[in-house]
Amino acid sequence: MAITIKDVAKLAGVSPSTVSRVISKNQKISLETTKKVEQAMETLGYHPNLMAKSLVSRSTKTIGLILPLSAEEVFLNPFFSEVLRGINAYLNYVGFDLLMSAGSTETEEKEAFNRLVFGGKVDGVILLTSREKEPMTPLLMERNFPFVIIGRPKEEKDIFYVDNDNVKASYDATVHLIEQGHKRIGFVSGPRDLLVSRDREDGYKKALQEYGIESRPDWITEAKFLQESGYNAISFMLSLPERPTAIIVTDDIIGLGVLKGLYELGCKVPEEISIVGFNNISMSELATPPLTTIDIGIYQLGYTAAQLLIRQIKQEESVSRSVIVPHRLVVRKSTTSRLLDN
Amino acid sequence: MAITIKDVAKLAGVSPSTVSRVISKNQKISLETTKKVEQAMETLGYHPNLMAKSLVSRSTKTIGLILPLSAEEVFLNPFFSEVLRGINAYLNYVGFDLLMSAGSTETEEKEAFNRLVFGGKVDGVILLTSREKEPMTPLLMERNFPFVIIGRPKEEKDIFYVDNDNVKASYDATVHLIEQGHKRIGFVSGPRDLLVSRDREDGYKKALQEYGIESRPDWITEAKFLQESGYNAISFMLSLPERPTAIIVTDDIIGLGVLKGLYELGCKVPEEISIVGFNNISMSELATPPLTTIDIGIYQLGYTAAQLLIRQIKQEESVSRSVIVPHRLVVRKSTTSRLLDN
DNA sequence: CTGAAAGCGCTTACAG
DNA sequence: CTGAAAGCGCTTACAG
Repeated sequence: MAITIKDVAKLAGVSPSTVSRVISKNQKISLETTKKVEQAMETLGYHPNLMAKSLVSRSTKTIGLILPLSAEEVFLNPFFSEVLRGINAYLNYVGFDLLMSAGSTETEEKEAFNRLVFGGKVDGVILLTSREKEPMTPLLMERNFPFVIIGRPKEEKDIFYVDNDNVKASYDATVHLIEQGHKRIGFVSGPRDLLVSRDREDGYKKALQEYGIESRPDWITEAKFLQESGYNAISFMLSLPERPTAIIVTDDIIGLGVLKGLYELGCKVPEEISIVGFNNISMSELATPPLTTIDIGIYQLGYTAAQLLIRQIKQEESVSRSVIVPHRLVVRKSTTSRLLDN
Repeated sequence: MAITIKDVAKLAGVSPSTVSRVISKNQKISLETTKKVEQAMETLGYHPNLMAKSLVSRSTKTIGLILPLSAEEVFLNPFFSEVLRGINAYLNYVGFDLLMSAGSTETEEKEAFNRLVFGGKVDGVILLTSREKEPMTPLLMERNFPFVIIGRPKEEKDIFYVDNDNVKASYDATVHLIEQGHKRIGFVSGPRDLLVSRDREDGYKKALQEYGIESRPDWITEAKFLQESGYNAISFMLSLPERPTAIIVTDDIIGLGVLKGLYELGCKVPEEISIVGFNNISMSELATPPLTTIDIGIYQLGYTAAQLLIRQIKQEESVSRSVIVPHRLVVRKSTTSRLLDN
């Protein structure tokens, strides 16, 4: 039997209500009794039962992270640990815990979601998905349950989210290649059902169009967020009768697979093909050659998401419901000018 | 106000106890009433309040992951996502959730620990540390609280843990280099307060001794689990009047930093210096040159730890309290024979 | 400033 | 097979 608030009350010679008030510090209690109670807690080694507290206060001081169904892929991508690092940093700061939940089937996913949200295990959730059809969003909105999306909601109506300007980011990447003299630019997309993939493809096409460069459907291909997908994608591209001279890859992890494929196929980077990726994961700098990439501020994405969520839970005024984290192009050796060699 | 078991009971025309029994499925209830109750739950959209359930049943169906204080380093190392992937896979299978908790100061760490363990937020914890002085172990043992260590406990007395045979693993790595003709072998250790670092250093020394090779203290240096630490370590080694011809690095992430340092300092790998790392993270294969390393089965480490913990919580008989995950040497281009070139 | 009482939403002996 | 009642360990109006 654990030590309860009653035991403390008895030892301190006060009522349980008083002990509760001392712990919560939100009501005036005389210094004298406060001391007595604290003394009693100390000698008994009292720790409040958080389940009981949650039951009555309807708050758990923990938030949930809902991973996409393809959790295996998620864990394999350094993007994940980096968002997690950001989320954790802020939660740590406000004293909240993080509950993770990843189902590997639709049923498991749903059950996990029910446990967290309907079962009341968390006060709010962060969604790490921005799929076209997101089944959770309507459920959360209907219940008025606090949540924030990392990525962009399909309909922006009143939803909290943190994202990059992916259209602009991809536009910038493309322009970088165009300015180096490339006219045949390919594109390796992430899964097409993700909004982020769409946005990046849009940015790419927009740049091509603005600069009057032909957009060729056979130079666009789709890949999963896995190295081997990149490997496959590049094998395909190289088999084309007319090859691009530069390729945009919407995730560094795929980009690394592309680099590996090019190396094995004896195709020199950047001499024969230039590559620019997305995310600026730490491996990108170490690759051979180091990968030019768009840094999207992953840590910031996570940190800000946690911040927005906590504000929502605490019902604090948020200046705005969405934050766009700035991106920047990091130029490395995988891209080089076709005009002048530097 | 959420829908409770009472609402369901009323609609189904039974008592709350009966509803509870239908949900928990552990007592005989007539098919007829079961149907009625399920019907009622369905139409009301009932979801059990897990906090209330936890309070009375004293079980949360969630387990905690306690990260070391240097959480920032942890998140930056792919080792982390990989254990997490393993842990998650098993928890998912048994329907448990994972609560993460990382403090950045001693106080925060302690508070987080108290919340999870003493506050009753979890049914058991996985410790991701095997420090020399581990303050949590005695607290957990005293309370008889289920836990498992990833790594090795200082005193093995009745403690559940999952580890590698790190002495043997490091011995194997060293012998690999010796067999290739190296006689001057350096060692970059991880933080010395970690038992894993000690074990690996022991294995290294043991191999040198058995093969009658001189062990030189100035060829042994300590590094944090960060790339830049590896970079610094190698700068130091190269400044020595007599350099080693091969180096064992006890973590690939440090190894990658070493590789980077060697490249910048114009020192060829493996021609001038051979390198062997530990962990076989996915970057290692992609490095230039690809890194020879000891694969320690990280995913397995996590999966098994979760398994051992759940068994302990469910009070199932465990065949044994500890599991040693097998390792294997993965030979790549960063090590090469001094005798015959392959 | 403090206490007695009711209640949060469940489970589980105890009867029947 | 089912129900009434007590209780899990807290919080919080309501009085005083």
